[in-house]
Amino acid sequence: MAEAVRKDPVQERAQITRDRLLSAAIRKFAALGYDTASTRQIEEEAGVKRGLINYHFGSKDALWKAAAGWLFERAAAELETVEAGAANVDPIARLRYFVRAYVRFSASYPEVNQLMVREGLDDDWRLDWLVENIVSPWYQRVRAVFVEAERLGVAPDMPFHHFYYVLVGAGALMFSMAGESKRLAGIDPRDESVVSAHADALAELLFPGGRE
Amino acid sequence: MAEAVRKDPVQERAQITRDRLLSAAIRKFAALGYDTASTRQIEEEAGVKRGLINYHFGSKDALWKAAAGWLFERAAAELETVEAGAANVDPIARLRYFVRAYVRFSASYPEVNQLMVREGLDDDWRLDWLVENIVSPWYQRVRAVFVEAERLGVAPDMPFHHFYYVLVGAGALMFSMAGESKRLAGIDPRDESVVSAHADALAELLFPGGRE
DNA sequence: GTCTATACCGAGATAGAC
DNA sequence: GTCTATCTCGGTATAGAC
Repeated sequence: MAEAVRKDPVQERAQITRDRLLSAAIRKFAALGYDTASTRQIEEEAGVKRGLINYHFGSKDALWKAAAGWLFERAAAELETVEAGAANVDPIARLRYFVRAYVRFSASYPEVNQLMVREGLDDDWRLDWLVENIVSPWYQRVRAVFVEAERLGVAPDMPFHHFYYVLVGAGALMFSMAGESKRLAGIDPRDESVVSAHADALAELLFPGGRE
Repeated sequence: MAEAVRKDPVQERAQITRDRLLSAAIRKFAALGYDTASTRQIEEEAGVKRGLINYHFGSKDALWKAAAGWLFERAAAELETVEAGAANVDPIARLRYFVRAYVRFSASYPEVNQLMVREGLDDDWRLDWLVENIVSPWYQRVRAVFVEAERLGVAPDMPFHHFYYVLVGAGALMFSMAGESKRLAGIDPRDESVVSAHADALAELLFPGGRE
């Protein structure tokens, strides 16, 4: 990295091309879905010439995997940082904090959210990739929280698998559906006040007592 | 309708063609999404010759609208029938019944569910159509239930808009994501026992007291 | 009125130019 | 090693056959 300046300017430009393509790919795949987002659109959004996706990544499939990996790497780091903020509070407050952190995270990384929902609907190689690399670890993380809640006697009265989909569905759907929410009620889920209200509401619903 | 038998057999066959196309269109649009589902695939699924979509419906867009209208007409009737089953129980039990009915409905009409989630993500003319024709009436229906819950003093402590997305997200997401659920935990949300457990869990979470 | 052959366009991939 | 002109395929729509 320190020798980037010493690099061949051609190689450097190639690196920029790759980065711009990854970033544009995430935006397009999340906003439009894999099939609807064309490589031509992505190249245009990235501001690079046609054909460069195939040169740098080999195929549209490979670009998707590279872009998804790149996105989730950053997102996972961010989520961990946020969660670390609850180190020194009491155990039950920490559960509520976890729920709020997840809701806030869903709101601030809409691409993560949209990608997960889109591919969760599908049932193909992209779902395989996501489940193996992203969803399974996350599922286990949520399970640990749920087990802790059971130990404390405050877990909602349902099997874990149902809790998982209640949390994810209730916590994230509104932000995936920002357009619908605005059309329905004029409420933009990207507003900070809406995010806060949703986070608090869900935390209180799942682990009551935080508002007393 | 009674004179269908007297009809020109050619016209009768055309009617069959249309019905088969509508049915196939719903399956494909729900399973694959609007863009991924090609008119060729839909015609093949319907078992009709190429070009008949454009003849009978004019365009792929028009087929989508016709198919969506056809689906939701049937679905709305079904949902009303189910809801009518709670006429003679006490008010709070009726709230729980409403939640369970919605969850069961989401599970038994996966096409409705998938279509709503897919198009909710998008932000185009199909979302416009759905919000205007389907989602808005449903939103108002849920609001009436919520207002009734407030009157009874048992509404969850959150503004209605948040309640709406909690209900819909928590109630429906697992069924939209059947493939993910199976890969994650080997649990098939289409199993009757899973549907029941989810319906009960969510009803109890939103309107507690039903299990005492 | 119903259906089918063809047209035309835009997709992703590749072979070849710099 | 990096980029671009070209190819082939599959998409929807239409003009024409029955």
